[in-house]
Amino acid sequence: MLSHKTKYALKALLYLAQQEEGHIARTIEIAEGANIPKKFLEQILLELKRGHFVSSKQGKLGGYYLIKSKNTITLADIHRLFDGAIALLPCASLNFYEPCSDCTTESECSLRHGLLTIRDETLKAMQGITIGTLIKN
Amino acid sequence: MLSHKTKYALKALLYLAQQEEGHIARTIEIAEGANIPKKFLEQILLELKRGHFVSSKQGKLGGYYLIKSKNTITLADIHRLFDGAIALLPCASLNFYEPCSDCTTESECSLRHGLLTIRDETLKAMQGITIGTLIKN
DNA sequence: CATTAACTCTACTAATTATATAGAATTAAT
DNA sequence: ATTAATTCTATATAATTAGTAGAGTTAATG
Repeated sequence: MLSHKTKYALKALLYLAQQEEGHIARTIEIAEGANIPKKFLEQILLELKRGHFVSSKQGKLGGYYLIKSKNTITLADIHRLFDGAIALLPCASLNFYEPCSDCTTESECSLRHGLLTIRDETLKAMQGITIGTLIKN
Repeated sequence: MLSHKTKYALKALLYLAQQEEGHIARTIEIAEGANIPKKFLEQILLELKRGHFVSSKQGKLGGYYLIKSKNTITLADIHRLFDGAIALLPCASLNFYEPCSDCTTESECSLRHGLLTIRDETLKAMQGITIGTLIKN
């Protein structure tokens, strides 16, 4: 399941992607438009900024705006930024790999191979969903 | 990601599936064989029993054994028993459906449609992995 | 029928993570 | 100087996860 943070991030990106070109949206505007707690959204927008999905203008008349095309921001990207690995175990992860502490005695984790399959399929599906496709439906 | 509980459940089932026909495995035996904290495993085995994946024999010489074919126990089944929904949001779930509290104002949740696609693909993949296929690799 | 060794059940604890909230600092427009 | 926005760090609270404790129940065995 997605954390609220990831869900809110997606909704914030959807909001931004639906504004007209050049519009700078204030946090409070996004919060009210997408029904997200404002102070929580502040943190989320900062993380989206550090992740290079949005940028901001400071000071009065400041706010946030997309800096990537809505068709290139995938569900996989946002999941990884906020919820981390897409794989079901760290040992099956591409971007967040860690060996299992409880599998060292076996030659290899008995679950890993099957979970690699799942990861590949899920990742492919998640890379097929973008902010753009979410808006279209 | 899978919780430890789900991971341990899978490892316990793998252990049981690899015993010879008719063998009854004690909790301590499974715990040591699969490197799972024993008291935690007790709870997990009880849940697997309530889920009708295993059965038990009580008293001295008692223990646990599989009551479903290893090829019919899927990753999706075990995920649902311990970690719940496979979908990324409750509103996109088949078995754990709940409406989103923060989407009531919109005609429908803007994320739901895309997440239904993900759920379908992930579910199909997870139904393709069984205890049997995990043993084979 | 007492002993032993197993599962069963409920409650509890500890640690971690998720979900925020508070408030001061910084930035920039007017 | 004022106003209104982002930025940053710390804190608070709640929920979940992970694991432990211990008493109760069941059944084999001598």
